[in-house]
Amino acid sequence: MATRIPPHRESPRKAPRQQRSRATVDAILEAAARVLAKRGWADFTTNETALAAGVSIGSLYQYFPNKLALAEEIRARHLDAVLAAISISGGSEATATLEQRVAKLIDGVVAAHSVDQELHRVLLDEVPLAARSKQDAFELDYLRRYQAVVPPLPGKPDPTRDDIAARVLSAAVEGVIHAAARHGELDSPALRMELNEMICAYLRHRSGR
Amino acid sequence: MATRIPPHRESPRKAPRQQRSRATVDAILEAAARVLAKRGWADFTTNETALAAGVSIGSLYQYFPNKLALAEEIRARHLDAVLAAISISGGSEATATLEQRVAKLIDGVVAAHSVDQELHRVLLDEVPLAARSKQDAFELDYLRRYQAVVPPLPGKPDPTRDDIAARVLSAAVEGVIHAAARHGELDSPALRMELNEMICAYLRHRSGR
DNA sequence: GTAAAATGTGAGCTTCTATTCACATTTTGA
DNA sequence: TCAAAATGTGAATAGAAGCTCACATTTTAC
Repeated sequence: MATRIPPHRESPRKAPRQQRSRATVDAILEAAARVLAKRGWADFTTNETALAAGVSIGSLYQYFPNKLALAEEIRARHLDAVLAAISISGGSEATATLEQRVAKLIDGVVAAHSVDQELHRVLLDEVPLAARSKQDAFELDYLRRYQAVVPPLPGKPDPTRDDIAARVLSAAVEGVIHAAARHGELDSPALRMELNEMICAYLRHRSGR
Repeated sequence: MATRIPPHRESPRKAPRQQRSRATVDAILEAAARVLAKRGWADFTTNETALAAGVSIGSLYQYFPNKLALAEEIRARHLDAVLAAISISGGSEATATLEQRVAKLIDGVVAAHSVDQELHRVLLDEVPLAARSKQDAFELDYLRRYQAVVPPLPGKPDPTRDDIAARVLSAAVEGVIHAAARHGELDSPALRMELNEMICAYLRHRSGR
């Protein structure tokens, strides 16, 4: 016999305890990511997600209090994947030339945007973000990648200006990569090379020619 | 007595002929822009728009076949405003230094993004675009602004590379400005200066130091 | 073996919203 | 003056989608 007292209703939904339910949650998240990428946030429905996951709508709401929470979990997972993709291109770069280090950075960012491109676009452009904290932590982590290639200005140390430079660089690269992704030109070597030149020219200029 | 045959139903809705109806259409568009900026595309409703405009929902559908058409008309008007904002900073720049010309360009782009910032964000990030043509025409026009500051490469003329450079530049500037807008730092002089340096370093490098 | 907990189900309730339509009011033109 | 065209109205319709809940099935723990 089943429980008499309603087991649900808690707002932070129950965490899966058995293997079976963990698989259910995974199936839901994977299906949700597919549906979200395919339909976009506006046409992303929990019913279609449950159907695609092969579970009932009730099961979905057992683990996710609402549609947005589902999308946010997807975003959290995706941001981890993005950081991982970027981090692969990090490593022992002390000896390489500036061009090579920048090329690695660009490769990393391109790779990060190649992980489920359409999902990436929808998550960034369409899904509203309720919880700032996770996003902020990500951006901080992300920024470090750029700070690593920005040399400190010669003369008096000025961490504030160095920080601004890293943010300008980050935003500029993001802008170029996003535009390229929109036009399906993420793989264009010419574009990548031009971006590389811009960055190197900037960084060289910064370190006093 | 009123018309017996239903006067509506045409998909490209009737154009307003009298002064009265032109005022109605304007009121609808202005209210729609306010509501869209306030609520975002997902919560943008025709009923709230009609209410805010002080007209009945029926009047709204007299001039706009559906919600998207309304948003697209708003976008079209907004893009015109953006181009106008950028164009103001154009003019006789043949004599000015590179820094000054770039500063003008940046001022223009910042001004363009200051025209109803939130509406701008929603239109670009959230509202789906059905009609490419208008958007494409805008982007072409927009790109010209950048081509004007990109000097041709020394040596053999290479319009393709010059074009790529303009697009990289455009996307980079857009990226920086958008990021700044998101963080409420559109007016930061330090950021503007850093962006200016990046662009100038790039352009100088391109024209052979 | 068995009771309790965990998990799964899906019909249907509720809310919301785009859009229509039959009709009323105002303006135009002759 | 007055009929036709233009314009304005808002209750009503239709359909979609988020989410609940009463209950069924499976697993766990003893």
